[in-house]
Amino acid sequence: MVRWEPGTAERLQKAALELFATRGYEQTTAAEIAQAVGLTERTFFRHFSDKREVLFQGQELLVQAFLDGIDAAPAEASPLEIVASALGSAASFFPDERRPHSRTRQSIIDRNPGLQEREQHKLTTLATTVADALRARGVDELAAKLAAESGATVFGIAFTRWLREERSLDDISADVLAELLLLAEEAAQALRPTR
Amino acid sequence: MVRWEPGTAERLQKAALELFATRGYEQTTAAEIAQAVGLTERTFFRHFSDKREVLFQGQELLVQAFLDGIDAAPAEASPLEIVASALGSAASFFPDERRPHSRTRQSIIDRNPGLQEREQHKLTTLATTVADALRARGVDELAAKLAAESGATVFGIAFTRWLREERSLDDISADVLAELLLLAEEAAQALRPTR
DNA sequence: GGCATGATGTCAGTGACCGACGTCAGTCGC
DNA sequence: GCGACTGACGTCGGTCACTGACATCATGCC
Repeated sequence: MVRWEPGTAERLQKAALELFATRGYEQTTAAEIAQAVGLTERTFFRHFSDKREVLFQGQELLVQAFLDGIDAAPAEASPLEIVASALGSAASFFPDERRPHSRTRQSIIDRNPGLQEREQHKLTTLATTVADALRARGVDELAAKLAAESGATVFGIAFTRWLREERSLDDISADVLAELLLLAEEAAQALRPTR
Repeated sequence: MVRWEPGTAERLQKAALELFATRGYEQTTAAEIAQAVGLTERTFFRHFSDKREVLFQGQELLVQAFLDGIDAAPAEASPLEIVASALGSAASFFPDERRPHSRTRQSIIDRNPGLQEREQHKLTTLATTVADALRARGVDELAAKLAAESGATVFGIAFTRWLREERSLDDISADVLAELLLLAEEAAQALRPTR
């Protein structure tokens, strides 16, 4: 017999999601979440630096998926090709079965500005990590930042669509990235001769 | 003789910046900022919805600059061309004289994760607004989002460089955008034939 | 002169978050 | 098999961001 049930953080996250979904984020107290699993508010904040973090902790795995995708890219790949590989790897992190869960989670975030801020911050952190990985492969700093941020943008837009449509995230990501390349080519043709 | 000095919000912002710069953001209380200009904490929160907002209020003008740049773009311009125009307009919002002020402000933000979150949120809001404006000009939704986010990315990177280098923001923005287009072309050549 | 107005002050409260300290079941060295 | 140690938790007290309700009072309009 163990003294404490394992997976405390996970149980807190599950309870939080349910409470947020029914009562609303702001109407739910950190102490209430803790009580729901038989713990104290203080313990809640030992597992999550923030009340918001209860909805975001665990994204290191997504970041790792991006990093794995980068590693999987061939050595001669251009920055955006590497990013494309990372996007593919990240897509496998969201199989279609996960859609319902992601939807309720997202609906909570969409209703609270503070949570949206955190979500965007995580995306930016992701972009920074990706940029670092690109630079480690020898990509120039500016190119690394641009490619990484573009990847984050594509991922963000694709993820939003994945929640609505029924297609796979991988397909959607590819389409969104292709559209970005199209836009850029179009602009390059118009902007370059002007110089 | 007026009962209250005008420009209350501005005075609060100035006092806040000084206190944050010397004492640090977290070590400065909203009540202290208010006291510094002879007001009450309650009044502070009547002018700013947030403690953080004291550093960000006023950015509607930057958004407006982007919007003006969009309006100034010719009707036949492609989405990213319109964005380029918006970037040019936004650049004039940051003349070189403003660099010192921007630098101290940014150093405060860079030292506090919460402020970084807010900054990124503002950038995203800007991108959303730009995307709406693009759509109002008839740009397809996906293209509008991508172009707007790319613009925000370019602006963010260019702004960071502008704080360090001594070149004009306009020049830097143009360079960063050009690099993005280069990256995209490079990737398009590699990715497209693969299909 | 009286009255509406708007910016402010006062007060009392809630909830997020933190530091310090105590508790206690399991683990490890001997 | 005992005592020191550790790690996850509880308790307590406090700070500070933020809010609603209500009072105040110069200004300007009628």
